[in-house]
Amino acid sequence: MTDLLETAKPMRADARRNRELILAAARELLGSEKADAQIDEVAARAGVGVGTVYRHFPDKEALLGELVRERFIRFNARLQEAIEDESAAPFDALAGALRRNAAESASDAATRRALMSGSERVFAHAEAEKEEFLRLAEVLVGRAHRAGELREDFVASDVPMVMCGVCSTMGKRDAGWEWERHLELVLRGMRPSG
Amino acid sequence: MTDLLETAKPMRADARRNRELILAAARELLGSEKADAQIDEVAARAGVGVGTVYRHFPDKEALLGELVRERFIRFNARLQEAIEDESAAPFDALAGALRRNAAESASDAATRRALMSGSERVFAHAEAEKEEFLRLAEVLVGRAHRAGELREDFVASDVPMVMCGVCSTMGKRDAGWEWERHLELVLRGMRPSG
DNA sequence: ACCTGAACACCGTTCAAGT
DNA sequence: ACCTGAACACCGTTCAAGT
Repeated sequence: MTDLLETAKPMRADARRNRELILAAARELLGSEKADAQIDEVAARAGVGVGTVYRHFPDKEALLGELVRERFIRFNARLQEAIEDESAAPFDALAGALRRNAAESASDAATRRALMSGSERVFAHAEAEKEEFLRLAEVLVGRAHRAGELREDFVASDVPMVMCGVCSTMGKRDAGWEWERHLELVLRGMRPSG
Repeated sequence: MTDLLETAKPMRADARRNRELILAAARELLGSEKADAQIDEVAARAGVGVGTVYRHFPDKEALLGELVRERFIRFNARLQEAIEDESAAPFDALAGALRRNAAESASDAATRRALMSGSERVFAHAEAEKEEFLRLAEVLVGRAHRAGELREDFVASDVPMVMCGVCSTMGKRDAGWEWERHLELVLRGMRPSG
């Protein structure tokens, strides 16, 4: 587990620690039950004053945006690994990365909610990482196409689209919604129609 | 377009009219741009006082819940039509209903947001309609299974699951997300793997 | 340089007065 | 019976004072 954040100017040690505590508190609180936790609660759980939360994140959406950004950094790492894995067939490399990314999303309800909020303001924080995601997806999709292993009309931007679809159905096991099956069904649909 | 609401006790004409005005205002405001419109704005657009909104809907989630409930009533009508259509092959009947329901959802951003909110409180308002949806889906899924036209592991509760997935990706054409293609891909994935 | 938390502003909700 | 909108409560955000 390496550092996710490369900040331009190094923060004072206590500030850096507070920042991490705030993000951890947000992930825990927003993840379990309390989808609508207040900033005051996040601050309390992190053991800092509200003002400190606002010093690190200009508003609530910036805080959620950082969760999304860090998630994309991890998504991209999985895609990069798939690109570097020479042993797998192109489609399997792509499918494997999607399975791993889905599994990670499944265990991070807070970020999923932030992703699903659909707020442009939240996503704006992760713009660069989103673009990088598309670049990486392009490589994997291109390879699968050249190998004839992917539906012809499937494009790189369909990768985040179908992943968004699968993530939107996570956390509803009590309704019989099994995202693993959902994902497999989508992967099956991605194969060539021949 | 018949009446969607069968209220037990008929309302006074002005109250009934206000109720419809409020729902229409909510659909318009919450649909376009303003996902976070206040109740005051909804009331203003409907031409009533805030108190009137709260007289008809105990809280904001009840208002959103009613949008969801009405949407499910329409969903169910499409499924019922598919059940009664003897001319189509079982899978095509199911697929046709899903295409029509998706198209209707696509043009109702307000309800989609309410559906996606994932709030249990919002969904509680449409419990009966959700159960009816599952009963109808069961019929169509059962027929398609018996005709050998559906993936063996596909179950009735997968219908709302995949529809939720497709709906979660609507309204993002600027990112290249085409829900029609998403739906076709999912429908393709639903076919038997043989 | 960063932290704190009381104070402020905004929006969901209530309720006393009106028709 | 139903409607109105000022008043209240809650939570996101600010900022003066502290370390």
